[in-house]
Amino acid sequence: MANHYDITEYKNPLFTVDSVLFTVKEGALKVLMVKRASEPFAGRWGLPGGFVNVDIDDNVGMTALRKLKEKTSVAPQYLEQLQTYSGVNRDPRGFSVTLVYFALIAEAQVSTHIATVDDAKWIDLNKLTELPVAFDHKFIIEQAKERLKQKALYSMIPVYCLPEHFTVGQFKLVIETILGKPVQRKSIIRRIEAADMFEKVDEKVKSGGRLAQLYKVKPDVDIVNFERNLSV
Amino acid sequence: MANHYDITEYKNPLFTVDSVLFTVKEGALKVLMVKRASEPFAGRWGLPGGFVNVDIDDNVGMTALRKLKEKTSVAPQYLEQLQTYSGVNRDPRGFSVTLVYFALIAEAQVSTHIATVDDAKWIDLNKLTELPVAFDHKFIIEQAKERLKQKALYSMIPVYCLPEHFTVGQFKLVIETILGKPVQRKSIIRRIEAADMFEKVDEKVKSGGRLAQLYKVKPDVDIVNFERNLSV
DNA sequence: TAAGTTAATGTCTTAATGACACAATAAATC
DNA sequence: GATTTATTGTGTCATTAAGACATTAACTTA
Repeated sequence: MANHYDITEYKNPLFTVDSVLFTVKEGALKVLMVKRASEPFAGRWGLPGGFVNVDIDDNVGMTALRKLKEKTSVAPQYLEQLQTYSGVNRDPRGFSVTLVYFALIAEAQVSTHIATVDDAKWIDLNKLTELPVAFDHKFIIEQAKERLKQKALYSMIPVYCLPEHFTVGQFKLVIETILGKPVQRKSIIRRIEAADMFEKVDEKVKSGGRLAQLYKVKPDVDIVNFERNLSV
Repeated sequence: MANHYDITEYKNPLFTVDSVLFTVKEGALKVLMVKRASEPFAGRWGLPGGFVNVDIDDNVGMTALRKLKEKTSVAPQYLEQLQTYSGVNRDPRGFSVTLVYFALIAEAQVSTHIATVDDAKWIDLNKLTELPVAFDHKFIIEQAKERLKQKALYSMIPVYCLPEHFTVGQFKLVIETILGKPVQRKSIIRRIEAADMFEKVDEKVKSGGRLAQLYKVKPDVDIVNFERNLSV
């Protein structure tokens, strides 16, 4: 009766944690992919992730961060759970479950480190079809992209793809890259005002025309969500 | 090298699937709770759920459905993933991960069956504080409730708490119960029109005054999301 | 028949975004 | 140095969907 809840009576499914880390680079939406060194799918490209180490990870969010840091050397600026994917056929080792995180980072923060390793690469989302991808990761990335597009319509999270100081023009470009459609500059400006989560930096920057005002995120503010989507 | 990916080299965390099943009953938002027969937390109330059975579950969604059916005898009308909760301290057996689903059902569909079993009960969300609850399930239910409230602002999912045929007045009441605030009948009607996912039933029903038009969900339509939240 | 109740409609107001003209400011060109 | 061009930022009207609330409709009960 004491071991009525003995866990060994259950075949526990294989549990992993993966992350879809997006950035905007060279005017395109990119996702971080890792060349798999071991089976299954050795040699193919997959999402950064792996098994939980119950001795050092306090929770599965730490697993995601730890695995991302191995590849990028820094923590992403934004991290949230996307979804869990499971099934008996998605991994040749048997029934598997993967919890997928969804993350954003400014390209400038990681470019140097990524460039030094050859098993991690930014993949243009439009060129994903050409890449040999492991598991169901191509499908997962598509779903993550949809989530990102949806969130970009009502939330300020795209700012996490920008450097510390940024202009309205850069913000606009990031949003347009994510959505794949042009948006009104005026709409961005209005939301920057309304969100009250940014402050002007006492500095302007060249941009080919009139000098552009720099902004930065106020310390310790939460991301603001709006009641209404951009309709584009 | 063949067993380089032998899964036994990892201490796999304990993985379970739980569900927060909501309904609206007697003008209040209720959640289905189950009295735990076994340790840990035997005797306390917890969310319906359990371990994956890799032999009969094709994926973890099936696990959630299977466990819910054990308690309600039917499948919920709406089911989506809420989030995964994990940590080394949330279960005395060790590092644990639970994937929590979020589900809705019409009370009429399950009332008779629930009444016959004594280990499952609808708990009024306002009386949750008084109940001895297992694990971090109280916290999880609060998060699920927030998700439901948020979705009720821009989506038609509250309809899944209604019987097959329903009136605008019933729909309004369900939404108001979820949100805890009054909404404009006119707004509901406008959205019912705009969503184009309902059709009028050729029948009206008494309601104390003028007869109320009955509606039902059109076959094979998806839930409609609106671009804008109700602001209430 | 009148009063009360709930349903449905009509319509004015409000709020946030779209669209776009226009002004400001800097670089490049003549 | 004036002119053109590019980009930033502002002003303003149009559009859209929701809020507020009065009005009408249809049924019940006293």
